[in-house]
Amino acid sequence: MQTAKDVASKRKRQEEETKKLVEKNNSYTLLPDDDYLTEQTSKKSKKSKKKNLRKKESLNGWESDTDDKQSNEKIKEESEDEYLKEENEKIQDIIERDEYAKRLREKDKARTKKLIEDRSSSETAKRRNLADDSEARRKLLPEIRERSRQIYLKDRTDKQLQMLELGVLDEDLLFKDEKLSKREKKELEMKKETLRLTKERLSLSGKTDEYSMPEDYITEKGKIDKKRKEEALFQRYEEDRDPNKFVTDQDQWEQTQIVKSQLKVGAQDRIKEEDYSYVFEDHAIDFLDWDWKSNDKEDEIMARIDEAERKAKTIEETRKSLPIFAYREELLNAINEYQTIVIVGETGSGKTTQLPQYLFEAGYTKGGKKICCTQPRRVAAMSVAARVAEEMGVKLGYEVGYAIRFEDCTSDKTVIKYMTDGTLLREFLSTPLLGDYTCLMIDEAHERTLHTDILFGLVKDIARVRPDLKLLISSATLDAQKFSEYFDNAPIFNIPGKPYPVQVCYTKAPEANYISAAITTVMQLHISQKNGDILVFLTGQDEIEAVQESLQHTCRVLGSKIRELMICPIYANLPPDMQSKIFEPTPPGARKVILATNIAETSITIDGVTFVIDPGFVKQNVYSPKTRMESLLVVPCSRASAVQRSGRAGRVGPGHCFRLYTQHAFHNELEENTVPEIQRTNLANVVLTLKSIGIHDVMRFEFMDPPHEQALISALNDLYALGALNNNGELTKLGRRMAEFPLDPFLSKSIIWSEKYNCTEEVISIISMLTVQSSVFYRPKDKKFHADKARQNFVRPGGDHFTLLNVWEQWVDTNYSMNWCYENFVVYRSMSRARDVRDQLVGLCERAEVDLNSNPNPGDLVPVQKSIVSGFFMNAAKLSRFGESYQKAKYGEPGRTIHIHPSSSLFQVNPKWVIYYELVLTSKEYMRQIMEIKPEWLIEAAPYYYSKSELDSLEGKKKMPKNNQNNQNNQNNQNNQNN
DNA sequence: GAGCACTGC
Repeated sequence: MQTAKDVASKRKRQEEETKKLVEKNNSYTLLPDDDYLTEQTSKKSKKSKKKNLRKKESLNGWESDTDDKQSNEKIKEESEDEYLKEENEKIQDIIERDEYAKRLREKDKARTKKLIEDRSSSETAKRRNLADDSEARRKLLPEIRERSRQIYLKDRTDKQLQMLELGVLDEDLLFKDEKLSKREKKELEMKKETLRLTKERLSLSGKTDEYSMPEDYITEKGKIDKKRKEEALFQRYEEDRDPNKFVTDQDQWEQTQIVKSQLKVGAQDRIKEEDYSYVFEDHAIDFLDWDWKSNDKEDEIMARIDEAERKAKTIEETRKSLPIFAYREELLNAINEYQTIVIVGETGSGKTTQLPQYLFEAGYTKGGKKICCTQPRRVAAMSVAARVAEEMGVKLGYEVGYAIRFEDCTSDKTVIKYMTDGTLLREFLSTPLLGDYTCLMIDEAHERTLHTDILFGLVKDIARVRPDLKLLISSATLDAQKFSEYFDNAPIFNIPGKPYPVQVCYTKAPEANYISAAITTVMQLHISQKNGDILVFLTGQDEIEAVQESLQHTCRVLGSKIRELMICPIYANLPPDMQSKIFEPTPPGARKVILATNIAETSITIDGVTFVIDPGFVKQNVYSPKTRMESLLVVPCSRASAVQRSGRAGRVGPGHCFRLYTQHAFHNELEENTVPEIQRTNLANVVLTLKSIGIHDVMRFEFMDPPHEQALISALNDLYALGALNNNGELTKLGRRMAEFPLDPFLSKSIIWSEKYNCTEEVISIISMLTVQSSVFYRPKDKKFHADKARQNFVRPGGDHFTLLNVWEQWVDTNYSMNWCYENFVVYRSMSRARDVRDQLVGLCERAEVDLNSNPNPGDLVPVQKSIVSGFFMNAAKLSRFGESYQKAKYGEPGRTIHIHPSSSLFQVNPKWVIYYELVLTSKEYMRQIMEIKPEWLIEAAPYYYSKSELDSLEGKKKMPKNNQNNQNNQNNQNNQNN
């Protein structure tokens, strides 16, 4: 593999050579820099080379067979001309590409680091801008007027109401003894009535029938509003028992059932509590080494006291009390001696917060250099940075900062920088050697996220050219040896943590139904154990809702005979206020049961959990490069994952974990580790990123666990078909521009081509909405009808893309209103996210030199449709003869039967030709986000991919010649040169 | 007439 530096210098040399070549204009030698250009990246490029050779061979053969030398010469000349033309175009593209790269570098240089100065609140900044910008002032004026008018009106209402109230009081007081005339009496009554009605109306507002999500503590920019968050966290959740509330039949029926179940007739009342504790005895699940009667939990209380004491310590004392502190000198010595070390430490050992500080104290940031620490999650990067800033006594964003997508909270003073792994990956694009950093710490390496895995390869590579760079790979125990081997036997450093012991219990026999087994175990625990919350791992929203219902039902049946059970569901799509319920303290005497997805395995930690119930399953997304289809399947989780889950029971004291499978199954049926993400995802974007960083031979990139060859080849094929790579597997100018966007290559190509059709504004709106597509429409169980109706109102002809565009445009027209979202069953959080994505894309368009144009004739859908087709032409499908299902045109497995997802606006509309955004396997093979197209557009977008005869034969017009079937492999990649 | 685990750029 070549280093970025090599590539850069080679590129420069090559640039000069190509210029010379163009001047010569008719040489057969491609480019003199042989090892750069002949480096073959894909089988595809090999094939195309071979194809050229074969052409020549056959020409020669023909020559010897016939005497018609003249025509032979002519053909030869023609083919040579064509060959020359192709080569020239390729050279031209390479020149353009390099010029573009140069411009980008200049842009990067010009982009000065943010200065700390302008960190004042946005309000003051706005005001300051207003002071010296009359244009902005004029623009903002109507908004300000509108707001002040609203404030005025509200004030007036309040005042009038007050007056009215005082008036009524006065009259009551002053004239209570006097006899009033009939008219006077009536007047007073009317006043009283008005007052009552007004008050009632005011108290009603905010309790309307439409659903409303309580305040999100994450502000529009993704920042956490501390005050609002505290409110959300510490507010006790109360169910709204307003009798006026919208109630479904189901709710009413349930209410009556509850009342009925509480009715006690005759002697029933005499049943004593103990009798109930045996209810589950018959169906109790047997666990090894566990007796349901044992329930002493005194040490847990001691542990809580410990915890409280720890919290009371000062920052300095806390830092010194962390397990890592004892190893400070040893660690620094090791880092000094070795370039790479692997650090193993349990959570709570303090490695994430302390190590960067130690490095800082040891002087690794002298000369304006930085220390970088990556995290797999945004929240982690933000909160750890805040913690470290506090410990160092500096303001967040100054010496200690963080960088995540949409938010760069660093400055030129920053020396310790926390960031998400994806952000560091993007930094490789502009500075391939990461010259600003002296130390890189890759934290939570054991999670093996897609980005972490790519970082491993890149970081290992640049460490060879930068002996001064220190690498710290930090992980939980499991994989340490593997990491060490990968990094050329780097030393392993162990930091013991102090987790509490967790007793693990297996079932004696396999459980047929893990859902009911989980429910039974929860109730058993609730009845037999004194204290401690319960955490249950389930696979998805459906299961969580089912278990929740069942538990509620059981509790109702048992009524007051058992203690209160507080049931808290948690999954990523749950509205934020419902999520915060899990952090509320458990009321005395009650017990909390948390029903969680995998989110509780890594992303969220809940204190107070002493019992974990693990059925041993996960829902996992798997991508098949062969069929180009994703499927979301429930599979057994890995041993590593099971260990991680059980660890969640020992955070505040000794705990217990109940695995709903046998010990034998644990050792023999579960995989050791979860398959790393890189082996089960579409790699098109990964390959594009690597290519643009300068990693030419992706097939030989040092992945820790290499993805399947087929997956890489498919990705290369897709990029080639899109025109991002040329015959030699090199990045084209189009490819280089595409890499600027943090999007799937299909999407970035659509953006770049939309410039040609003058509709970039519309296309980036659609694409921003597509990135949040799955969660735009809110559909609560009990208001399906209303939600579907609201959704139906957004439907526009042309397909789902235009429906999404319509939602976006209407939302913009309401000035990004939150209320509008609530009224229309649209998820505000998703819309804000789409807005963030869109803002970022607008910025990147400028960088990638894409002009932002708006469709001059909004009624004309064709330009937008053609832009989308330019990126998604591979995802075309044609209505089958019987008009029920569709057939794939070409991509993946041509002719395969697929269906329109029932949530699509084109469901049962069945246009003849469609393209889809994604293909997912659930109960059937469904296309999601579908747009109507004309087959001619496919040829227009990719003439080298589709032939007229091919499409005709799909239409049933002509029979397809047999030898055309595989012409995907001999396509002529003309479109590269057009961009 | 069907369902979307979790991240991240």
